[in-house]
Amino acid sequence: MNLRERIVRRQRTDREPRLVHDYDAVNPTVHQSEPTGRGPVLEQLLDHLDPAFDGVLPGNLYVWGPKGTGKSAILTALFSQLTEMAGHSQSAILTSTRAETTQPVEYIYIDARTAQTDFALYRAVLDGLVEKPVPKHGLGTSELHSQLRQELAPGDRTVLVAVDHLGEPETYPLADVDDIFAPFEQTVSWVGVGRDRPTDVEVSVPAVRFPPYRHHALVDILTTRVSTGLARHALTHEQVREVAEWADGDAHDALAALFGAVDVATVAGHGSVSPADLDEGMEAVPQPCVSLGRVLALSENRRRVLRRLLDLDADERESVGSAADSIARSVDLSETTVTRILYELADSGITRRVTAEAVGGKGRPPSRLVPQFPTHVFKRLYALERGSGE
DNA sequence: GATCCACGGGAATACACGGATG
DNA sequence: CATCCGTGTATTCCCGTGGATC
Repeated sequence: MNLRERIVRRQRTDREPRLVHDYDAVNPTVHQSEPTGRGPVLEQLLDHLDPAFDGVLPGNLYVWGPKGTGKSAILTALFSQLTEMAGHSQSAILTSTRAETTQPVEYIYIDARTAQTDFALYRAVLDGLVEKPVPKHGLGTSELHSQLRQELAPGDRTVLVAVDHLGEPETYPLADVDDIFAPFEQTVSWVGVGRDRPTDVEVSVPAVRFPPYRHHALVDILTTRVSTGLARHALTHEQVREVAEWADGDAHDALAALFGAVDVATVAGHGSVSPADLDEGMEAVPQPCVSLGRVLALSENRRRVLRRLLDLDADERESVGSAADSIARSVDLSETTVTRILYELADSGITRRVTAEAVGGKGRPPSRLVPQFPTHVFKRLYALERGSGE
């Protein structure tokens, strides 16, 4: 370390409290490679996947449970670990004395939020199967389908595909995924992940349920996260417990609230999270709350519209019309398009329309738009994304 | 030239209300 | 009084178009 680095380091640690080393630690959409507190369900998953460890493709599976129960956390960690281990085991199988050459099962994890069409879904699978990148444009859906047929011809390789976040307003229901993979039945099994109860998904497969976290388990998760990404004295244990209590078993909401609180404290230059900072963090997470991942998966322009919406003052937000008018000014989309986008966002639950009680005015009463996602986290991530300190 | 998909833009429909009509 | 109608606003629906990419 040279002198300059020493000085810079002093400046950082002495002048700014540096509450946050790494926002990812409290980012609800970023998962840990070693998730905690889900031992029993993890065992159930492994039980189901057991045949795969002998090269035999397991059956389809449905994983379900409410938001913030660790479904994505576990599935992403599990699939990346399995992928890694499958890569290593190849050599072991080659040297084995078994007569038949059992190809190891391959693993592909897909987020349905980024695969909302047949094309995108085929593409995601194919991308996981072949070395060279698959183009996003310029070839037809049917062309992709026949390429998949080729890769997944019976007798060759077998694949277990996890498709996360099914059954949301923007994503395929489980039944569609079942249909889409039906032609590849012999070589592909899927693990569908969603929130609906198995009785509501119209596909009968074995299911594994993720129950909400118990209070102490959630506290453990938050404590681990906080200790990896925040300054040691950023939060008291009591504050962590308070957030866990408030979040009622939902790790997503708890992390979003912590994220907001820590950011508020940082911007205000506080040495630790004050009670008011913590309250502000929780207030920026509406109840009920749409998961941040859904919002971040929206197209660029939609996120831009949402971001502007958050900056409007109360009277501009009093009607969809006036909100669209204000937003259209700063967004380079026509007012009609902004209007339509605002209605679509409300329809899918990302915002909520609250109809004004008619007070003598003419015509149908307008409705106010209320965000239903973690607003503070969204703002911060939006700013980080484009590298501004805003 | 082909392809996907986000946008644009406007038409069609729904809703609220007051006043007219039967 | 019950119903219809006109007007004004909000909301939904639909489909062609064009940018980006291969």
